[in-house]
Amino acid sequence: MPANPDRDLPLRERKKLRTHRALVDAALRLFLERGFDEITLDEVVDEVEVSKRTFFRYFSSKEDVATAAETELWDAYVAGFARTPLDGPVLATLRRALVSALEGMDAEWERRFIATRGLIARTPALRDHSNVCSLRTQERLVEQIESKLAVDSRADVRLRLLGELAVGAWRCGAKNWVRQERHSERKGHGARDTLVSRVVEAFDALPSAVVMTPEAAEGD
Amino acid sequence: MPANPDRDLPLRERKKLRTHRALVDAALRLFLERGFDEITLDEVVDEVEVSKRTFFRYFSSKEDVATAAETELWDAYVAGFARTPLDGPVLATLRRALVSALEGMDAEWERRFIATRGLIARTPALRDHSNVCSLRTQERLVEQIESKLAVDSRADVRLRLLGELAVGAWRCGAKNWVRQERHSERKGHGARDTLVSRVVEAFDALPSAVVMTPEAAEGD
DNA sequence: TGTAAACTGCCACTGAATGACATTATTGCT
DNA sequence: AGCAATAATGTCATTCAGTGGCAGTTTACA
Repeated sequence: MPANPDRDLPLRERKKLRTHRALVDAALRLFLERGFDEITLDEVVDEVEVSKRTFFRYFSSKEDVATAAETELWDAYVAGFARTPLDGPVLATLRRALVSALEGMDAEWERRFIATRGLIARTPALRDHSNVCSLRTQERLVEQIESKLAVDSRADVRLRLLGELAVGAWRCGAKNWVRQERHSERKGHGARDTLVSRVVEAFDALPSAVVMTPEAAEGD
Repeated sequence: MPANPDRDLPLRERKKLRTHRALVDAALRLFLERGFDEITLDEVVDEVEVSKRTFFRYFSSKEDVATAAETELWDAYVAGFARTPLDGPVLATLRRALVSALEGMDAEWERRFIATRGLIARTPALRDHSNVCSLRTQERLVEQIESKLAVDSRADVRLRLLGELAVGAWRCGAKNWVRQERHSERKGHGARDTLVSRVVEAFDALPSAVVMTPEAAEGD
């Protein structure tokens, strides 16, 4: 349990991080045990011994707490991309930053993330929420691209398309990864590597997808 | 008021279409007058003189009724694409089918659609819902591509990428169209043409976006 | 005409989500 | 160390989207 926040933080901040973490963990555990739709927020907050009002001070919705692991990844991605200068193909930079974010997350996150994606895959409301969050991330990336290039995405639609391409590649790669994991007994070690591979594969397939014809389709 | 459904339909079907239409129209009118979040479903159903229980037999959510015009477009797109044989670049077929769907919708739909997009643009919950619907449409397109090509999208990630590219282009083009319309006094005639142009522009920019470098960015 | 199926409405209820305001805990300064 | 200010939390009432169960009404068909 990595509840050892930065000792330099004031007590208030430390307590907030603890509560946030406790809510995320309790929620994920309960949702995994009995299903997202079968657990009420009252049950979650009872576990952590906080009020529901407090819950909503930390999370904007029930779906938010359930998909916290993904949010952490998006935050890392956007922060990493912000720190990366643009040189060479923009899409390659977007790809590199995403891979870097994925590889930089710790092992505890990985366990939570894998469990979260499984939960998302079998819960329609969470699938929708996950998609919404990915699109919001696109928007943040586009804003950064606009800023880095000093160009408005209305003037050049390619800037907005880059957001679609990057996060779209993630959606495709992650989707295929989940579907593959569902058929695999290897639920632990190596799953992240496989996810990275699938995402990279999707990025790399973009140029070909753009010009693909029916004859180019591989038989199954 | 195009409430003249097919005379060949049984009375039951005709009444259902009428109720569906009435709910869509009342909801959109009220939402536009006072804002999506300010109108309750009780107000909407009172206008149409049906029960809320009936409302939920027609629509799965409040957001659903608000974005009906978009749903109609997606349905037309998917149906049109289903009827279109794949030849030449797949993306070009996807593009053609979308343009064809857009141009095939009638003038009454166009008015509703423009109003709906304006409402979506200023309502966060509807923006999210609209995005979710577009992603669901992607899924339907991918399923059709899989079927047409007799290939599983897990075996070839490009199939899923094609869905992202097509509907992603829509999102980019439509987004820029809405932002442009917001600054334009021409709210009526010609708006659809402009939307088509922006969407086509986005499709056409995909090959360039994939390889774009910072030096290739246009100044504003 | 009568019956079955489809459709609608009533009603109670649930649970996510919110606003107002009181209470408690922490911080920073003297 | 004490205190005032600030931040965080909890209580409580409420709203409203959404659902299930079941009775009543309408339509279709033999």
